[in-house]
Parts: sequence; C-alpha cells; structure tokens
Amino acid sequence: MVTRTRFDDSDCPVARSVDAIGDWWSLLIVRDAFDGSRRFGEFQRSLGVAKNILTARLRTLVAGGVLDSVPASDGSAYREYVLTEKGKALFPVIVALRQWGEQNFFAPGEPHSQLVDRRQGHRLRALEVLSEDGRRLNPDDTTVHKVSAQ
Amino acid sequence: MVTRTRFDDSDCPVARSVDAIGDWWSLLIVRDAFDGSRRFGEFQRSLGVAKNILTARLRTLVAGGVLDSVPASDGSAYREYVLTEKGKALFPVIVALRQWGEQNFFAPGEPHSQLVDRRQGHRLRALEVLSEDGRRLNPDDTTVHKVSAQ
DNA sequence: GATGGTTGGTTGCAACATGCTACCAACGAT
DNA sequence: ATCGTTGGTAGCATGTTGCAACCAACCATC
Repeated sequence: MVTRTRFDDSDCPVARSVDAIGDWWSLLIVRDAFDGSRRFGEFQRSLGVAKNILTARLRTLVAGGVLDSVPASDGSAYREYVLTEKGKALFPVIVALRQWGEQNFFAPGEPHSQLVDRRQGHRLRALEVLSEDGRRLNPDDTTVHKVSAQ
Repeated sequence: MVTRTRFDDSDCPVARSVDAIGDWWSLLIVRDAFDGSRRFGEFQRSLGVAKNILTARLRTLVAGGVLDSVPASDGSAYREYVLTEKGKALFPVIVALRQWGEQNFFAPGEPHSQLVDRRQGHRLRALEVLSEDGRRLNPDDTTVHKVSAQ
C-alpha cells in the first residue's frame, strides 16, 4: 500500500486519484471489473497476481470506495467485488489508457483486445478534451489555476 | 522499475499503458510536464521525490518515448525533459484522472488546483465516452472483443 | 583563475512492498 | 464423510523505494 507522507501535493486532484488507484495492479483490477470480473478467483486467474497481493489490493479498493464487497449473486456464501458508482466513474480513465496504448504500443495491424460499442460492435470515438463552449483543447490551450475556492 | 514477467496480458492496450506509466511517480511527472516543468530540479522540488528515484523515472520515461531529453532552452549546458508527441497524447488520461479526483475526493467548495481553458479561464467540459456515431456510452454499453486483427 | 553556490546527479544502506510457495478453513457437491 | 473448489493467511526471499551523504560539472564573482 502506498502511504503518502512526503510533502503536500494534496490540493491536486490528479495526486489524490493516483493515490487511490496509482499502482500497477489496482488499475488492471478495475479494468477487469469493467470487463465483467467479479470473483476473487476470476481476478486472480485473469491477472496472474499473487493471492496475498490481490487480497491487499481488493481491500484497498474497497476501503477507497472503488469496489464494493457484496454477497455472491449465485446464492453461494462467497463474496463478489463490484464497481461502485465511484468506481464506474473511472470509465473515462480506463478508456483513455486503452486508447493511448492502442495508438502507441501496437504496430499497425497488430492484434489487440478492443473495446467496442455493444449495440453496433463498432470501435469507440477517440476521447476529446473540450472547453466549456465545445472547442477542442490541446495541452497548450490549458493552464492550471493553482488553488481556488470553486 | 517494473518488469512484467508474469503471464501474457500483453494484448491488452491498458496493460501496456500501465506498464509504461503505471506507477505513482511517472504519472505525476507527466502531470508536472503538462504544467510546464522541464528541469530536473523543477520536478524534484515540485514532487518532493528522492533524486535517485527521479533519475530512474525520468530515464524510464525517456526510454519509453514519453519524454525527450533535450539541451536546455536557456543556453546552459544542462538538459531539459519535454513531452514527446506520445507524451502529449497522455493529455486525456491526465484530464480523466483530474476530473475523477475532483468529483470524488473533494468536499463541495473545498479548494483544489483547477485546469482551465487558457483563452477564457473557464473549467473544461467533462470527458465523455462516445460511440462512433456520437451516442454517449456507459460502461455497460461496451464490451471487449478479445483479440482481433484490426 | 580560485572560490563558492547551484544543478544534476550517483552510491550505500535501511525499510518496505512484492512475489512465491505452502498451508488452511469454509463451502458445496456427491 | 469426503473430496475438490474457493478464498484466503503465513513465512520467507527478493526487488523497489526512500533517505542521506557524497560528488562532479557548471556558472557567476571577484
């Protein structure tokens, strides 16, 4: 578990997000959860992670409100791990990572798993950062206001 | 440094992305780079990270093509670290993390740093995941095609 | 051209996190 | 009752991180 005791970066939302899900396994667990994994064993087989590590990660994610631990849906006495609303709100993060990976780590034509629109089976539109009035923004078109009461 | 020698998850673009930038510091370094940091010392002061760790991370990011190490723009003999095109393409990832953090880790009215449209000073529009034909998609509206030649 | 502060690191070591393997308790089917 | 499956825990080896000390090159000043 990451415990941030360095100096204070804590007014930055990016830092708080990274604090919550910014390690190798947490993001992949969340990805698997979006893909339908729910059971301990599913995550474990899919990720190949050691079980003690998975235990710790799931606990952290539950404690952080990203996952919820609920009784298994098949009536057995086991538990399942499902995304909370907060966890589902990570969807754009996962999609952004996926699109960046697709564009930068695969040769043209190289096969890779693909996220598609369930209704039509088509690929998704690339994420766009937009201004309030709908202009498309590049990094240079933006700036950070240091601290402000919103 | 993370070396993935577990089993093969490598056809998933999310996994490759996480492999490249999926640790605590790398993402914050990239965030700082978007905010204008370029010099070793700037990153070090801004992040409070140990220098040996920063050295290692910068090297990894340069090796991964996210940052480029170029001669300093002020004419001194030192070097600067600037985002490559591939690095700039992480913009939606950072914005997604920022928006998730804003919505989930701050009380209403609690001050936090804010990313704004430089031209008008307004907040950005929330990222949306869209289908090819422009419908807004929730996680449940999508599914993963396991492997396919694109 | 010596000096002293700044920049950008490297090295060694202690502490902590991770991964592997073995073990184990509760469950569920027979 | 028993036997495989599920969901863990425990112990130990190894890898990664963080801290502090050191250091070499750069740069301004005298």
